[in-house]
Amino acid sequence: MGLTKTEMFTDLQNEISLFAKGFGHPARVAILQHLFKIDTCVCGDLVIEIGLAQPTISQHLKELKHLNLIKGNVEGTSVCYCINTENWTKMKEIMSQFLNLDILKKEDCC
Amino acid sequence: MGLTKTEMFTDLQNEISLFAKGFGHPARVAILQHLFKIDTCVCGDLVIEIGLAQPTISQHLKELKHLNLIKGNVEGTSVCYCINTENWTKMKEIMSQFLNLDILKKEDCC
DNA sequence: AATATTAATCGTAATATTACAATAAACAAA
DNA sequence: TTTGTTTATTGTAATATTACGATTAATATT
Repeated sequence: MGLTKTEMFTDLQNEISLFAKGFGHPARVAILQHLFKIDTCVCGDLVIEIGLAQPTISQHLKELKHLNLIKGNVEGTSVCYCINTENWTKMKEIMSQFLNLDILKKEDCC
Repeated sequence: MGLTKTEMFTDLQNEISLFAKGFGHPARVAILQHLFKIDTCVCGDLVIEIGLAQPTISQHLKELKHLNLIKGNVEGTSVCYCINTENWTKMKEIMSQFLNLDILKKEDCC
């Protein structure tokens, strides 16, 4: 146990939950907000900005990269991260469709 | 460790991540989708619909109730659950604002 | 080459999540 | 009152997540 039974759910349900899990930590929310705010690419100053240890930030960045929400570009000894706009849009469409399930409903039934 | 350092983040960042965590499991996504689909209130047949054990579903429902995304009405021996539309709307606004951070950006910077 | 800088990886401890069997609680029906 | 039905709670095992020190890898600088 402790293991999510993904095989019981549709691809869409699993996809939604994976994206949501990506946003399921305030540090990752903060990282993404900062990458949006800083218009040019931002590098390892995320560690200073967020305030968690460097390996921790690196781990969070890895998760966001794995979800294809950010890209990393090596520049000398530092790495420059930024939002993957294209994939962000795709993610947003999937999440929006789920979040907008309420637009058909008029009022609560109980 | 293993403990999220919520005090390092803003209320909004924590709120976004808590809602996201709520959607961070396919069973909870499936439950919410089903509650939207079944226009009238739905009761314990969620157990049959989803396919997980009754205590597991009860646990997921508890989390969604705690996030104020669903309501539960006792009807005799069974309990009738449904979406809390008002709070869903509030949640959607918070999440949408975050997801729409890309609308200002034109292209990737790296 | 030796040293410094930056980020990733490894290892590991602490905590959280997921799942379910067993049980309890609350009510309906007989 | 006894029995059945439905849902919540408790307890617990398995797995996942979070955080960070220590180390490694890769490149820059001297």
